[in-house]
Amino acid sequence: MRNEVIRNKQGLTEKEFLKGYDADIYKKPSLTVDMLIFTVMDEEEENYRKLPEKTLKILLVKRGDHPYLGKWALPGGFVAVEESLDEAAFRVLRAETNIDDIYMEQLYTWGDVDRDPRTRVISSSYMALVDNSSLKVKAGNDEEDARWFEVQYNLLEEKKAAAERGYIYEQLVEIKLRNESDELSARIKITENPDGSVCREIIESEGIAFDHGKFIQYAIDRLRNKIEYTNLAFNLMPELFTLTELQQVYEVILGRELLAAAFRRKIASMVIETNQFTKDAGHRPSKLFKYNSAWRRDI
Amino acid sequence: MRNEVIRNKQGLTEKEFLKGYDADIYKKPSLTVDMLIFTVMDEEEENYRKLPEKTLKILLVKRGDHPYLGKWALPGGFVAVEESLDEAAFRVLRAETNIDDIYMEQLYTWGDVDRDPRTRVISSSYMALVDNSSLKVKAGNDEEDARWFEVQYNLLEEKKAAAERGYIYEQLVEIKLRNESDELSARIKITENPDGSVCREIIESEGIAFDHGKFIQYAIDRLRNKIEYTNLAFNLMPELFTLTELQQVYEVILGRELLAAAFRRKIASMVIETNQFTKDAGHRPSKLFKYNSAWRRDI
DNA sequence: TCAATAGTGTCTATTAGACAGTATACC
DNA sequence: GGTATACTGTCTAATAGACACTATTGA
Repeated sequence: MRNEVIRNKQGLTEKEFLKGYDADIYKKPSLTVDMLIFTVMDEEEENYRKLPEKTLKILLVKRGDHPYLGKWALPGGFVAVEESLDEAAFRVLRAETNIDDIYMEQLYTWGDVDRDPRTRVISSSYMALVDNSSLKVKAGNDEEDARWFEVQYNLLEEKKAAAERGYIYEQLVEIKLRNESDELSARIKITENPDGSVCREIIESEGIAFDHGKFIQYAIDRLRNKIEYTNLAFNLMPELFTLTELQQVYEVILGRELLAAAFRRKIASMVIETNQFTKDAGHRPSKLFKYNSAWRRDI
Repeated sequence: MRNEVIRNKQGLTEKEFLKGYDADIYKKPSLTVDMLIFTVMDEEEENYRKLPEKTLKILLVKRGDHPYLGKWALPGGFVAVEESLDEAAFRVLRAETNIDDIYMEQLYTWGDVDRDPRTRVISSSYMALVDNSSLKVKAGNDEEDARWFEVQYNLLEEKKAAAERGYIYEQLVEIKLRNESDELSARIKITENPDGSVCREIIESEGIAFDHGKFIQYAIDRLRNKIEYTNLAFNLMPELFTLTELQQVYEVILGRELLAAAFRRKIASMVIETNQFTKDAGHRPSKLFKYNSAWRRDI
């Protein structure tokens, strides 16, 4: 519908205008994507009767160059001019994992002026959820050291303070990331203003590069929120699973215990029972379920 | 905690590395912010007894140059290197409105390669909510023609189709934007994949510049979602309001009628009654309420 | 046998939806 | 008085939380 013969104030047609357009007269920020790749893994359990505990893991990459040399960062990369933002995210994801059909979602775009000491860099964060059983992280690709870290989310402090037109709510959250060899942490202050808008600020960061601690806190917030009303959790599950395993995944993301009876009622319509069972469990076997792909939240 | 004496593989310290860093060796996309400024206004009502209807409005700007010359676009601007993303959004917002303390929230960053015919432009969209009574849109600033458009959101079609691993849900949504003089529209196809990820695609766009139709559809989605569990609606209300007015705001955003009794129960804890009443209404006066600034959703 | 998990039944409290019914100014 | 809105009471259905109780395996 755009009419090519319309002329602007300089008397140019659109064709002429576009030909003369110079995108580089102003200095531009650089743009990156950073991936938050989550999975859930079983921890070793020595007692043959007990079920293994599940933990939430995130994939981090050890920085091999300045800045933050030796610190751990989210896998990421610069966005090229010939690829879309989503394509850039997929490219980064493929560089780290061997799977193609991975759940991916854009989270937030971080634009503080000083967030990267090299130059002005704005970063769009994406979250990916992968099923650990079908996953193989590409080890040592382009000399990178990629490792899974156990994620812990601790609410350290909650504050409510009177302000001009209402109350300001502040949370101090600690993110702990653990490995066999490393323990990283970040403290993030989350401020909720009277109008409902939210700000995040890094108070302290140990071993985590850039402002990536904020990214992780934000992602967990989103995970916790979306798991309640979407099928998101099933992206972390294998083809067949027990309801207890599914409940454990919910619990490890939400950071609290759930009651089995209520949980089973709630997710009943999202799963289909098979006639297979777990074996050699040291206790009563458990029925295996699969995702009910026809499920959809009612609106 | 970053140690300046660590050297990278080229033997450079961080200082030396940063000195030699050239951010411009690769071509970069440009970055803009686009603002979705919403308000709710009363429509004229000739019957003295009847309450005026409320409508959701969005502020658009008539493009004065190529591309999309003469079409209507969201107010926006390029992000400069010395300002943060939020600062850029505030700058754009201040250019259009006279208010300082406006609710603003980042929505989504749009990164399709061909979304701007000038050059590669990635756009972060922000939503702002303003109370119509305290608002004055800056008219004719830098020769811009800024106007309010009534927003309508119509679900035209819903489809569920079997796919490889589950079902694909498709929605066809029509956005209609109306003015005394103009009527614009866009059709957006929203695809929800089996894993829960969502894609948006513009099918048709009449009078709306760029891919801004998608931005508007996304923003309304977010509005509808967040109004259910946050205090967001009160950013659209004046200091004092009746519960019927508040309900009308909820209805115009949600696009459906609500039952008064249930609505009042639901928002009871979010408001404080005053001892003032409406007057000259042609019917029973209504008690005026104000926002309960101590309200917070329980977690 | 028993440790540990699997799975169900049911009571209670809370909340959303529906709708009838009463109240009240202003023309 | 009549119109249009303001506001409340209550029945019902659906849902979440709590918890007790039964079931079942492998060592």
